[in-house]
Amino acid sequence: MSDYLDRLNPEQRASVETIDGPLLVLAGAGTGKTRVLTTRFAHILLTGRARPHQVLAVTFTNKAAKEMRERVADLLGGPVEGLWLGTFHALAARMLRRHCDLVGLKSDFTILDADDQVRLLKQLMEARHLDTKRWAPAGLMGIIQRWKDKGLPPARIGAAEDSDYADGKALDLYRAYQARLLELNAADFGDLLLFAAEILRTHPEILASYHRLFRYILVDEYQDTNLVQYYWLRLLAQAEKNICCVGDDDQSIYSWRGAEVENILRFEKDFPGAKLVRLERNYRSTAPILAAASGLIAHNAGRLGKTLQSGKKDASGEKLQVLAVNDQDQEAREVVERIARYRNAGDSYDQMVILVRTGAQMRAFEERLILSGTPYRVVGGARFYERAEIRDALAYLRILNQPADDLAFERIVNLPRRGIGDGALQTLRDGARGQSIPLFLSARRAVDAGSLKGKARDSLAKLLLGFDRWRATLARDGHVIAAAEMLDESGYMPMWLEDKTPEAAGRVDNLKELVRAMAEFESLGAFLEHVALVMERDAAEGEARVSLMTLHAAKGLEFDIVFLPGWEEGLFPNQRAVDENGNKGLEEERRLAYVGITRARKHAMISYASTRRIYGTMQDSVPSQFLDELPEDQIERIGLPRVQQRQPWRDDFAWSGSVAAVAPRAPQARKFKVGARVFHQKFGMGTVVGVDHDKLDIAFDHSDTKRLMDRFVEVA
DNA sequence: AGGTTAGTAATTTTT
DNA sequence: TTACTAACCT
Repeated sequence: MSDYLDRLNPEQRASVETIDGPLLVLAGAGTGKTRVLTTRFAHILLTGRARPHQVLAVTFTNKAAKEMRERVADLLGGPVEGLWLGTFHALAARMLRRHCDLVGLKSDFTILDADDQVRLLKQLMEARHLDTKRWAPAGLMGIIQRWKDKGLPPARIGAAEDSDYADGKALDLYRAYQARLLELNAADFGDLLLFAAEILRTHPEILASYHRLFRYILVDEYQDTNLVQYYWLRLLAQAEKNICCVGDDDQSIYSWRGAEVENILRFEKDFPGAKLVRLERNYRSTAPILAAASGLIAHNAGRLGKTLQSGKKDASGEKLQVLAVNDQDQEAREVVERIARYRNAGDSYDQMVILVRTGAQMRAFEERLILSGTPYRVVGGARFYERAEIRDALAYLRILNQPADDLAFERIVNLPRRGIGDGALQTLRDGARGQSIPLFLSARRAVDAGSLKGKARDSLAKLLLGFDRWRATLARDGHVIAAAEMLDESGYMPMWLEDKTPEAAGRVDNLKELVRAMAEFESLGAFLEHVALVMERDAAEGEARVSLMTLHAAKGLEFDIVFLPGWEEGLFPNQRAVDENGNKGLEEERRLAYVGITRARKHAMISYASTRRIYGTMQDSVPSQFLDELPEDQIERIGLPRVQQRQPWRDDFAWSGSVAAVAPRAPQARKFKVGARVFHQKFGMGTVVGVDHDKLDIAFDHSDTKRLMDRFVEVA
């Protein structure tokens, strides 16, 4: 009965058996965090302390939720129904659908994705005649998201939180954006949490009903929670206080998405009497890898403090290699050569990964991998449901589900080309705004009233008739048949079938896959909900491949062999992260480095180049300060060009000795003042006429005044 | 209405 | 370097 407890080490066991009251489990990388969470869940059920639906279990990713669900099922001997187990967003959406009338939404509200959000906001900005080149809609969207991350609806934003972005119109646009979402019966990701928390905050009787329901709360990756998620949890936990949060402050790498490490650092204050357990026995990596990672992360201040110990019987292993190369092409060549060597020695490609700081680094590796015929996969990047053809097809489906979905309507009304251009669309928009009706209805009236003519009228009439027909098919034959019929008759699928470009065939396959996937859902609404919240792509199994991904995407994964290229000042730690957030930014970069190293089970190789091509121009680079922070006795420096030639075109920098042995520090913090003379690669000499954080307004001698990032110019 | 070209800027992205 | 967008021709 309790043999599942015997498989745990003492700390893990304490984490599982400390059931009542608040508990924080600080789980270092590779210390069995998921095992603790799932065992604790099962333990609560098996000891009869709660029924399955009385436990709230929250994760960040669908993948983590899925894994927890499966492992709990394993422990219990079969799948369990009625669990409140899912991502923050999925669980908040589930709550919100129950109480949506309280915030002015209907229960079939649409969940917008990032692309829809920005398009909508851009429309609102254009309606206010804001220059969307100067004020990027995506930038303003970021500000709105941060507000939502903090649990602030427009009404609760005071002067302290307000932004001067977009000529001080940010708050006004936030208000307009929220109003427009309600008109569209839509919510964005941030709203799910924001509204869920607001409802709990302002309706004590609803909050009390959840207090009666949830006896235990489990939270994964607590270091990544933002403020609104924290409020939501705290409200739900304030009655029973049986909340268990698992996390690792050293792996907090999403502050730029609104995550607040402070949430985990503050846990014991928030929940008086909280117990704390540290999981420090690592079962993943060799001793040198652990020692190197620990040595690096020790340079961060303000940690809860944790030292990874090896929990493996034989943790001996080789030192981390630190490779110096001349440029990114050589770096890619060296890495891919080593991949081949490991493979020849019997390692599987599946167990090798290249972890980069930025997407731009991937190209060099991809080229080299292709050239050498090494199978690889890029993890992350464009997901299935983010592909253009899938989003187009989904727009059709959304209109079928909810004709008032104006964003979807705009996306596909002229796709494939139907001769409905900007002029015709503007007529429809004017009609919709004038009569306060959705675009779809406005289109119908425009056709009937003859306010459009010619080709636009004819093809729009045909499209509207089509939707009537497809809706009838939906009612009669179900969503799968209706979808197939719609994609075909609307001309969307034929458009790709006739397309002769190389990627068209893949798009057709994706569309077929989409229709196939719909069969697993009861209704069109259920399918669309899944797509909005559970944007997971089925991991294509099959041939073993090397993985290529960003460091962020690697969190939670592990590999035998890990390559960590691009450890250069400016790139990693990333200049922008440091510019924007100072020492906090630098510490987050260091945590990212820590995450990278701790992904490795057996081998890790870090590399850096003395020259790198950035935006087409060659730039000298300096080894990352993180290299100096690695314990020297745990690393082996290889491949160094003993004497680095002094670059003749850079007089201001003299190499002292070998690149690898002496790591020069990064220069000066960038400080520009109004009036400073600066040089830009492309625009030449200019004078600074305005400073806004890291952005400078520069009057160029031979061009206009432009707004540029300060790191693209240098002091003249 | 739609394809072409020139200008411009440039992290990370769990949901 | 590339990717994206807005202005520009047909």
